[in-house]
Amino acid sequence: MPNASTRIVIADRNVITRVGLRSILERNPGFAVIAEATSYDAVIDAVDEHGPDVLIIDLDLGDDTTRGLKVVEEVTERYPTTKVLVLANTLSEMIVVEALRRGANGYLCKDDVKADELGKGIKAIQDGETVLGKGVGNLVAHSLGSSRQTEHLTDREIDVIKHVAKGLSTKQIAVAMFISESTIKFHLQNASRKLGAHRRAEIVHRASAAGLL
Amino acid sequence: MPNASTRIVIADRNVITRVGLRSILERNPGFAVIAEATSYDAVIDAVDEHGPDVLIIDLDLGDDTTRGLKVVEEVTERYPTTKVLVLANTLSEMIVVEALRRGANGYLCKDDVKADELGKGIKAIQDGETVLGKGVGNLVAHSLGSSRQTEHLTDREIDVIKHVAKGLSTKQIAVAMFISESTIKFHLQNASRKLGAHRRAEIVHRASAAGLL
DNA sequence: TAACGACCTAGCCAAATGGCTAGGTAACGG
DNA sequence: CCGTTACCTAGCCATTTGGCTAGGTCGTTA
Repeated sequence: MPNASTRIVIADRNVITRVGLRSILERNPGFAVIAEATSYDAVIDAVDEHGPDVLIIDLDLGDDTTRGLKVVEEVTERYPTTKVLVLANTLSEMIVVEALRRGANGYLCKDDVKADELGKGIKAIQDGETVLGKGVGNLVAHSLGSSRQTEHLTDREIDVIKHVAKGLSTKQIAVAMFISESTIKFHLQNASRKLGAHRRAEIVHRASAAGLL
Repeated sequence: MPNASTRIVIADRNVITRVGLRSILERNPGFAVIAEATSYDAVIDAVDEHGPDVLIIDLDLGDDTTRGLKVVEEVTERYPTTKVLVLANTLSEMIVVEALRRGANGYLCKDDVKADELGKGIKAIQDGETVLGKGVGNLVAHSLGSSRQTEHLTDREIDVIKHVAKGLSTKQIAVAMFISESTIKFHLQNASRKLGAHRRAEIVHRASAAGLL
């Protein structure tokens, strides 16, 4: 068969989304959904087993939020012929930039995407284009224009922010994490700078919007 | 026809979810999806026009987050025979309790629901049961057990919290909202009490988790 | 080896916040 | 008319925070 179907793997923890995606994609005979995955490990397994043309993935597949980015990186590194299309629930500058930096070929937002855009996007990606959904492009442009480049938070910083989000004071966090108050303040200062925030409340909001908590 | 199909209206801004839901439901010939809506107004119109047996609704259909609850209230008041099943993206004690208080017959979480649970849930709802998804039940129980009953935030309080989330100080918010600093602090004190929070960062986190921002 | 990043600690001070009491108005429903 | 709710304002004071400078270790990488 000279023009075989595009072989697609879907990774999303949500059944409804998986069924919906499959249903939309399979209206076009050029697309074949050959596997579904609902966890980070399953994604790797599925890609290893099927070596799909396209991986459509929701980065949020479990509790460990940053794991999704690592999976994108691993797939694009080990399988250069597999294109990765990120299908996100929410739009966060940091996540978008990180995903693209790690080799994602497209980034669409579930709530914004229209049915026909999915098929077009996949074809465009296979032609080597990078597909950015409505709003995503602006976000990236903004990120490039901004003097502050997107630095990603360290694990430790995220830990501290999680405690802050729970309403703990510096002192309480220090006790909970077995380190000094100074260190808590140090991590928060760094997180503030990286996120462009000036108050704890804003740090929490941005981290929350970025899906880091 | 003695045992006609259950007539269902789906309200969700996300195409993928709508297609997925329709696809899952229509595997069972007893269910017929007769309309889809993607905005609050469209939900009311669709219910007015079709008077469905069941309305499956995602409360988050637009920028005005609390509008979803009002829609539930309106539908259950005006059409007592129409059952309402809320299908949420996230799980928030306040939203769950408020939705049930306003007449919702069920509350499921998209990420947790399994394909077969949807059909079972709808049938149960039609039998007069109240269907609560995995985790939702515990949340409600917790809410009942808690001395603090779930009070909902006023519009003004949410306004203030949104400014806090942007990292503004009390003084800056006062200027932005044309009211005194005292009033800002007053609203935040009330919001703290209602949310059970003790720090601005926690207020923002809870409000954010509740989808209020 | 040197440089780097992530991590940890200390102290300072002005500013912001949390928690409190104690008032006020306007609108709405019983 | 009265109670309730949302909304607005004022002041007090202890605590927390933001923003800063100035150090340190450890492991990896160039």
